Formats: sequence, C-alpha cells, structure tokens
Amino acid sequence: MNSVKMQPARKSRAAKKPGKTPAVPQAARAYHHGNLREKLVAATEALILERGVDGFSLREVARRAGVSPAAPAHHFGDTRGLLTEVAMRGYADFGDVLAAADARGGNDPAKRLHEQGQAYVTFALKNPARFALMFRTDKVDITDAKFLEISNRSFRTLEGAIRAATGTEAEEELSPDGFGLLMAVWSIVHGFSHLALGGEFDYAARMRGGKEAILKSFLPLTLKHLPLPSGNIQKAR
Amino acid sequence: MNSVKMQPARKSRAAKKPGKTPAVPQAARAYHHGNLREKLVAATEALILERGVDGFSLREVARRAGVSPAAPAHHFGDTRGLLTEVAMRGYADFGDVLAAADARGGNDPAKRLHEQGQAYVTFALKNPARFALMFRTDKVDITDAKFLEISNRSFRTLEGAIRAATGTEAEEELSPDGFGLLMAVWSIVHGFSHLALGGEFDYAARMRGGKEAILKSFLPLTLKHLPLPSGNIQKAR
DNA sequence: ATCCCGATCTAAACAGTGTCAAGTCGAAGG
DNA sequence: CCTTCGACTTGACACTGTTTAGATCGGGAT
Repeated sequence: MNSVKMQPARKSRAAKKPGKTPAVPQAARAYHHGNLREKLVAATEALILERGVDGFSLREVARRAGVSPAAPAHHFGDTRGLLTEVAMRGYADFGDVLAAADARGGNDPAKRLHEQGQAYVTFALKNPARFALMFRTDKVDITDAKFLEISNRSFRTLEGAIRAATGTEAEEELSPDGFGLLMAVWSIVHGFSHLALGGEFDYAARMRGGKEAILKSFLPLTLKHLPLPSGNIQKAR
Repeated sequence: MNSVKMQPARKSRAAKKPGKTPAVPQAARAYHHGNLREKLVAATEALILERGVDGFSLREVARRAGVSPAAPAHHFGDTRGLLTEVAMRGYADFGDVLAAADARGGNDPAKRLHEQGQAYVTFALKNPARFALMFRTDKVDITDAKFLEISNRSFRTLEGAIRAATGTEAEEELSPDGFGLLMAVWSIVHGFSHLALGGEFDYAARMRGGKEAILKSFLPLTLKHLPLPSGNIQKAR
C-alpha cells in the first residue's frame, strides 16, 4: 500500500520530456542531486533531535531526504558510518566551543578550567541529541581515524588547561595528581550533563525555578565545587 | 533458512507423549512452567551483559527462556515493562550497596560521602549492563510508581549524607549551597562511571597499569577531589 | 468426578527495521 | 559516439516488537 505512495513522484519523470528541462536544479529529484551527503547529515541531526538517538532510523532519514533506503549506504557504508559522521561534526563544534572558552580564561588556569566546564555543560544542554550521540560509543565507530583525531581535540584542550594548572610541560607525562584532577573535572561536568539530559534534575528543577534553572542556577552552584589546582597538586615553575 | 534452525527444539515436544511424564518438573517445558517471570528477568540480565542495553531483543530473551515471542507480554506488558523490572532490581541492589557504604561512614559526613562515592562507581563498573540500563530513561518507564519509589531510595541515601554534612534537618529544604554540593558529588561519581563505562579511560588505562587501574588507581585519584562540606557551605549546630 | 474458568502460553500475522545483490540511470571522459 | 563509472533504485532477506485469536493446563466449585 505504501510502497505505491512514493511512485507518483517518480512517474512525474514524464513531465520532463516535453517541457524545458528546469535550468535551476534547486530541488533536484533526479538520480544525482549532488548534495545528498549533506542532506542526510542534516536529516539525521533533525531526527535524533526529535526522537532521540535510539529513535533514529536509517530508512526514515532516507525518506526525509527523498531517496531510497539503500542510498545512504553509498555515502556512509552503513548506519554506523552515518552516525559517526554526525558525531564528528558534533565534536568539531564541541572542540570550537571548548577552545573559545579556554581562550576566555586567559592565563589563569583556574579560570580556564571553569570556563571550559561551563562551556562543556552548556553545549551538552543546548545540543542534547548531538552530545548524546557523541558519547554513544556503541553507535559510533570509535576506531575511525578521522573520528579519533577530531574527538581527541576536545580532550586535549581540557588537558592543556590541566597542564597549565600543574605546570606540566607538553612533552612530560601528567603526574598522577594532575591526572586525577583531569578526571575529576571531566567527570563532574560530564556527569552533570548526563544527569541533566537524563532528566534526573527535572524534579528539583520543578521546585526551584523551572527548567532554565538548570543552566542558570544549578550549574553555577555545582561549578562552585569544580576541583581547583590549589591543594597538594604539584604546581611547578 | 535459519527460520527453520529453531524448529527441531519445538518439534521434540512429541517426545513427551510416549514417555512417562517426568515427575520432576525441573526443566519444565510445558505451558506453565511456573517461574517464567524470573527466567525472563535472568535472561535479560545475561543478554544485556553480553550485548549491551541496545543489543537487547525481546525475541532473543524469549528464545533463551524457551518460550514464544509473545509470552513475555503476559508478564510484563511490553519490552519497556520487562526492562523496567530489570532496572528496578538493579536499583534495589544499588540502594543496598549505597546504604551499606553510608553506614560504614559512621557519623563522619565526609566519610559517608566518600564511601558512597566509591561504592557508587564500584557498583557501576561491576554491574555495567544493569547500571547503564538504570539510567537509560528512554528504555525504562520512569513514571511507574514502584520504579520511582525504589529508585528514589538510592537518591535519598546520598541526600541523607548531604543533610548531615550541612546540618539540614529532614523537614527543612536543602539550602542552595547544600543542593550544589549534592549535585557536585552526584555529578562527579556519575560522570566517572559513565566515562569509564563508555571506554573513555581505556587509552589512559593502557598506559597506566591496565584495566584494573581504573578502580584501583584512577578512582582514588579522582575521589581526592570529591567536594567536601568544608568551605563556605553552611554547617549548622 | 466433572465441568468450567481464568491464567498462561502458542501460532500466525503485520508493520517496521538494516543490509545486500542486481539492475538502472546520467553524466563525463576516452 | 560509446563506454565507463559513480549515484541511486528495486527487490529481497532476516530480523525486530506487538497484536489477535486460539490452544492448553491447573485448580476450585458444583
């Protein structure tokens, strides 16, 4: 029944013969419409935003892009390939956001960490679907070289601030305490993001100022306890 | 081809007629084998341990329990119902573990928090599949009354330690700073768990002592930065 | 002892999914 | 011109969760 649903669009090919072939290939519905790859990525981002990462369906994406279910395979191999691409784009933006935050911190290590932490959570809450996908290691090919490279950039800007905070040169290994600080900072911002996205703060938010309170109130209150390189952390120079 | 693969097992039902009906209904394969509900739960836990939460399949579970695909529906409604039940059992154990850790802390609020934090992560890493499921709010019916009650218990034991730390009575609301401390502690242990389970520490673990280093080394190093009720947190009495 | 009833499970079907093997189309290069 | 090659479609296969209708059994009431 619905296998026929799509047919009329294809039958309208007859209209192409007599009329002038449209000079503007804007909404090209031919075999090669050029930008399918981008269209699929866009459709995927929209879909996971609507239905969540697990609500994603390759066929649905193909449907929205106006192509057959097998078309995406030619560009991305399989579902995992498409999702990996989308995750990579997420990491690209994420890396930019973190780098910008790091820069705002100037040469104050504590401020760099705080700015990055705030940016981390803000990105997560403003891009819930992309963020969720980025850390869904089961949906993404984490062995992909390009993916590894681009996702590591985000990690390295956090590590950079930690190195500055502990006075660790680029070539030497992070001390255990420095590494502990790194994990602690990463854990707290990642945990907050994950809990918030999982709706774990929703009840509290309802009591304490609505949904927007999470970013405007809960996050600052939490970041007050962001581990800082002050105690017994070795700070050289 | 492989739709036939499973048939012989079902055809062996004929072996029941001529032989003596087994007096011991141990591996009962009759219509009512009594403990199907438990069997399904056990099969589900095994399956998500093997293939992850998303590798779960209701039909596969039914197959392992030796029943038809529609059998689980009668006990759990649908897939979500079954997963909700499994998540509840996870929360039951989780709550026990946290309560025991809390008790180990005696009346030292800082120690109570630290013990709970350590227990939190340890549970997550030793029960990866259950833990992942417990926080997959899309796979679980978080509106289920029984689920809410049992999952809130875990949250409340953490809150209890925070209340003790900030000297907040049971009937009064947590102060903003106390609430911030609560979120910070929760975030850091939850974030650590999530990152570790996502394999995000694997590369570092390979460099710094293998997989077991995560619990034995990484976790203590991280928990050094567990927020403590010392600074400007209001501590009454 | 029998009947029946409700709980339990099966069988068959439906709509949906991802992926694969062939085939078709259209443009670009020999 | 015509061949080749990348982009896309078609149709199939195996699998999924859920629904419907029917088969089976255990246990209480008569």
